[in-house]
Amino acid sequence: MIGMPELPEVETVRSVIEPQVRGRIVEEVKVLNERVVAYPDPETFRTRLTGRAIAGMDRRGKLLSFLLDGGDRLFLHLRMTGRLLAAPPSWPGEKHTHLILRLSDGNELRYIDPRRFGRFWYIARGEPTAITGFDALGPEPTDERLTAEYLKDRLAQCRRPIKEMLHDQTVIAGIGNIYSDEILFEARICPLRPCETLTEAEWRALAQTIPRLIRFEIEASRITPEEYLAGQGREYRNTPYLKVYGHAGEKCPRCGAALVRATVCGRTATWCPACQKAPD
DNA sequence: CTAGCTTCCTGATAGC
DNA sequence: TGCTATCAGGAAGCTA
Repeated sequence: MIGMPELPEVETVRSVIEPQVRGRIVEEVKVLNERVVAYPDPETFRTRLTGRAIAGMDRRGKLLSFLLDGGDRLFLHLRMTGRLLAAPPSWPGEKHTHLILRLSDGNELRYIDPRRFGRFWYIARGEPTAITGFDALGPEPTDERLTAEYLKDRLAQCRRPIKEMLHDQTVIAGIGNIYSDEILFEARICPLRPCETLTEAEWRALAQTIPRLIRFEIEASRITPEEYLAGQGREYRNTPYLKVYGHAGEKCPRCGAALVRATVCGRTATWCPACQKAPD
């Protein structure tokens, strides 16, 4: 199944939703499923959020944040199947709608999430960010600090497979299983390779590929709010450009060999055995 | 510190 | 056709 939101998709959601919430006041907070509120307790969450004005939206890795008046912030992680939709109240309701914000323009901001892995956090100004790992998040893929030297410093002593380390949000923020496959394909590195075996040239290839690929995906998945709403907030993902993820058994777009699939540290990896040579 | 496993959760799909 | 089993995965939490 394709559709997990990673950084480029979260950025699409941010850019589409932001103009639909900026300047609006949260007039009512309906918590339909308390499980999606991670912090603080649901009642405090509801009380604090009610009446706040939304000044804008931001993103850090895969985390969305709503900037509120007074410097408070509402964070949201979509995890696997979370969806945001800004729509009039007459818009058809959906199963698995867990949270609704009634906005001052008459529209609703709805949070829909079949698997309920996604979470909200309300962090008041000056309050420590009660999101596990937030302070330890690594640089954005497009951050100029993400250099070959940085990657080498962080990973060159590590025996674990490079694919797994690309998912480590303290190394780089925002990469998941889809784009780690795509990045490794572009950089011609087998996902099974222990980090300690990567060459100088391969670290450079990674440092070059990561920002280029993520930038491309962000740009390629630009979409209008109308298109987003027409697809129920679902049809915005950039699957036409994926070269290996979801294409196991098909031909490598570079050399024609059959793409292979295997489980690497509990995740499905897809790669080209000819272009991305396995370790001995 | 790392490695490896489990948990959460439902929809899509494969197999019979 | 209809049932059941398996798989999908981000991140936390646990054990050794």
